[in-house]
Amino acid sequence: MKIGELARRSGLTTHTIRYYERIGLLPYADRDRSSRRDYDASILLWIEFLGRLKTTGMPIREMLQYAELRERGSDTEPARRALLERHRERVRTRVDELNACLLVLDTKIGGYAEVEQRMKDYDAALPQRRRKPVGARSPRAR
Amino acid sequence: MKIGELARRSGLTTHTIRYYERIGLLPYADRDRSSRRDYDASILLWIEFLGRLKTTGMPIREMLQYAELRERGSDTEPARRALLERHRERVRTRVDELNACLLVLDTKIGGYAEVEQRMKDYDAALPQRRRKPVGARSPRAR
DNA sequence: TCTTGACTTAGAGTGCGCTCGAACTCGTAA
DNA sequence: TTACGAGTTCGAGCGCACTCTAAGTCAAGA
Repeated sequence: MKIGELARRSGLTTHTIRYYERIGLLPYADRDRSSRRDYDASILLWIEFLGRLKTTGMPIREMLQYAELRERGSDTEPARRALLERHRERVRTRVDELNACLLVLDTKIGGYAEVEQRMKDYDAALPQRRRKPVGARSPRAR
Repeated sequence: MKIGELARRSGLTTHTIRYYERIGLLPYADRDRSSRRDYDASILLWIEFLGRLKTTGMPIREMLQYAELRERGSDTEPARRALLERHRERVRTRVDELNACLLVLDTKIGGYAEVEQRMKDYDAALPQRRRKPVGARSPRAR
């Protein structure tokens, strides 16, 4: 598989693939006789996993640590496990944080909704007045 | 309240507070007669809310939109509500994404745990051998 | 009066993660 | 044979969100 196809299949750009190779996130790819990168399909699994780490906010420098442990063989599995466990803990914390913020957001949005509701009630309670055009408001001091 | 105290109480640095004012995220602060910023405690609530937006990954340019709507008065409340609702949706999506990644992470970690368990079982099944020091492994082809 | 330290401004610098450009090389199809 | 498109390397540039520096001002305490 050439870099273009890998790009299509992985969702990365060719620029990013070369960049990842340069910094060591992707292993140095074999080249064909005209020195073009030629990939094995298995690289897709690795890229996909990197994508998950990225999605969960792992900085590249840490993905790099993981990649290096991987390159060093199965002796490093406990270290890799530890790294992923630390990361998982951070992600869990992050999820909790986001959920807490969602509650605040709900409250805030609820507040705006109430105001809008009171305005609608007010308009409805004055059926003899001409209904205001949507969006129009009385002038109001700042 | 001077900028130093606000920094202490808000968790931002004075640098960041000035930066936020410069870009319009914080309102232009009143200055005392020697042109030092003098804050009202109410600014803390705003900073706290900005913090939530930031925590949930809202880019500054969007916080800026919200801040500008706010400055323009209560006519903009429906727009602010809409902005927050869009954001809430994105945050929910993000939480789902993170939870999905957590599952994958669990699987991966589970895989490493299994390998470690098999190694422990292997050691335990050979009671006549001297127990290996923790961390030691047989040499293994790469 | 002198010193200290918290403040002021404008603007430069930083770290991250890409993203792009320039100049070049190949292999293939018209 | 020539033109095209996909690839190559190296290095510069970018957007974001700060973060820091330099040079100066000012008020209060020793």
